[in-house]
Amino acid sequence: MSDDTLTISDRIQAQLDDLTRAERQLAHSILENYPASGLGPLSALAKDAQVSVPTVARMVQKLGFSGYPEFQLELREELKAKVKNPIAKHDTWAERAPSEHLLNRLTDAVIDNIRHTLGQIDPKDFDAACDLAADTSRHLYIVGGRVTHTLAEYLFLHMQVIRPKITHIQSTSNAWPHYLLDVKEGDIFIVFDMRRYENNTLKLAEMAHAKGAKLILFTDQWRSPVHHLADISFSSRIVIPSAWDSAVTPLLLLETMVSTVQNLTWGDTKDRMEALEDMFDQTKLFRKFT
Amino acid sequence: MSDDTLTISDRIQAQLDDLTRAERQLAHSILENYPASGLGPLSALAKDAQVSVPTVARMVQKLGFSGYPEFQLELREELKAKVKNPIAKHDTWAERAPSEHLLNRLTDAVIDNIRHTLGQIDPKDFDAACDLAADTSRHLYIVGGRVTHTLAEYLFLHMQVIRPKITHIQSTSNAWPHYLLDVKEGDIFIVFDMRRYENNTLKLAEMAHAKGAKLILFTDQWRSPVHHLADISFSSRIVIPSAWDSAVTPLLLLETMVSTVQNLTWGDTKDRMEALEDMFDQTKLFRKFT
DNA sequence: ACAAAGGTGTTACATATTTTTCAATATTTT
DNA sequence: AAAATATTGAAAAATATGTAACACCTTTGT
Repeated sequence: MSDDTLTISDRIQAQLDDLTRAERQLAHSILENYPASGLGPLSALAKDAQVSVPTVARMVQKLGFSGYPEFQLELREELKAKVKNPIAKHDTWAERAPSEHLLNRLTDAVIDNIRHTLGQIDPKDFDAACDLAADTSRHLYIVGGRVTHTLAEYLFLHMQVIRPKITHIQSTSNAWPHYLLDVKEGDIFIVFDMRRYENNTLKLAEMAHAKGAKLILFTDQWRSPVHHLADISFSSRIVIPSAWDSAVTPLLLLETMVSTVQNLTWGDTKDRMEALEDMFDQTKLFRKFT
Repeated sequence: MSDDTLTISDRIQAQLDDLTRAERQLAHSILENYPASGLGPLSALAKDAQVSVPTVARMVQKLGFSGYPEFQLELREELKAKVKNPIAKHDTWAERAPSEHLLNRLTDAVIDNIRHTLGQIDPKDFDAACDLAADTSRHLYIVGGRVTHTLAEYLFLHMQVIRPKITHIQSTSNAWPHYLLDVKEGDIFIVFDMRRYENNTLKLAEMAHAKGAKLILFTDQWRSPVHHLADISFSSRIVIPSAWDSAVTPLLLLETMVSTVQNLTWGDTKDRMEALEDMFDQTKLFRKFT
């Protein structure tokens, strides 16, 4: 590296606030696949970032270079140094932290969990579950427990936009028996139950099962007792080097399910989403996204 | 990437015997600090290898490229691909599903998001944020928006066990101004704001800031406007091939923070956790974990 | 609502870079 | 050893690239 140990990536990030809209857009494009994109011709970079050519020229000057060639020169120097440096065997995620840092250790564990979990999932099951969740002729109930209700609600919030006839039940609430009154045969329950498994959730699942509802279960690798009642279950690995379990893998499955269901019901969803957009615009809850 | 998986470096070494004296000299110069030297101007490379300019042009054509620019283009593509694969290359995640299956595509994107995000995080910032969150002399407020309140609550549920003096505020609720009455200088706000950024969250952050509270922000790569007020911010990449954004990366950061804070306050947490266990056992809410 | 300032993009120009041409030198073959 | 062939480098031509000046648009403050 050159005189100072600051990489160009660092400098861009540090200055990110002093940059204008187009320049920020460009900055993200440079960081997107760093440093490769900065090593091409200026015009290619500009096109890639969808900004004009002079914007690129101006920004590199703002970063303290006399011009684009000098900017590229330093990028190449950086690259040389990185390749040469034996430490730069970046098998570490947070590159600036030692590999023993929790950021790296937990990320390792989480990736490992994802790999294990996905490796054991049968895509047929997954697709079948998504088909069920996309079926608007059935009412969809989403059930979570003490901790897992956050996952349940995350799923609920998205599904709410995608389809009608949907209810979020918290198994720890006293009110859940009331919800079961209306359950009809063929309705769907998406149940979350991770250790420590909750009695309420099990009872709720039993009653739903008795009423002829289909059960889709998200659980952990040891499987909640609800598993015996479930039509389809997904078990995620959730252990990380922490006193707590990780919800990352189940969340990934959820997001994939949301995306899949969305694709299955695109015709209807589109209208629903546009309607929602309008409502948000009217309530001025949100800032315009620029 | 090109059709064949051969890198330029491989191709050069394979052809090394068919090259002439000057070309071999040049080849070694390219391989010397690969790929940086090949990414500069042709003339610089020629001078560096002490060969003439046309020699470079000729050899590049011998390698099968139409010209020097095309050669550089492929070098950059190679670099992009290399940077992208720190772990687990082409093995698909859900092995039983084709690589185009959403399970695999979304997982790829999520892993990529994690890598990008972690790579840009300064561990000093992260540790500083954890230190703040572990400081029980300050009250800790956790603030989420319409969707992000699920993340906020996830954090809250865990922190609640780890430390006292903690409050979860939903910025979309009408009640939030009341919470601010009790805020004292030095109190901590952990704020979640992802696109679309919410006006309420911004206002809440402004008021908290005005009261002298410390702000820790979890946002996306484009950064919520709250960023300007925040003492520490973490920007996660959240884009996935879906109509929705991914919360996986921020969740990973959260879990790491929980674990870190837990370690920092272990002496106290231990007692709190045991007390909690007792309470759970008494209420019989949970099944024994076997 | 208007004016001023700052930001952005289009065009044109100067410069740098690559390619081609051609002559000189080295290498191989007979 | 001489001729033929292949290799190399210098210089010129062609192309691509970066920079500067100008004009339009958007935003900000009065």
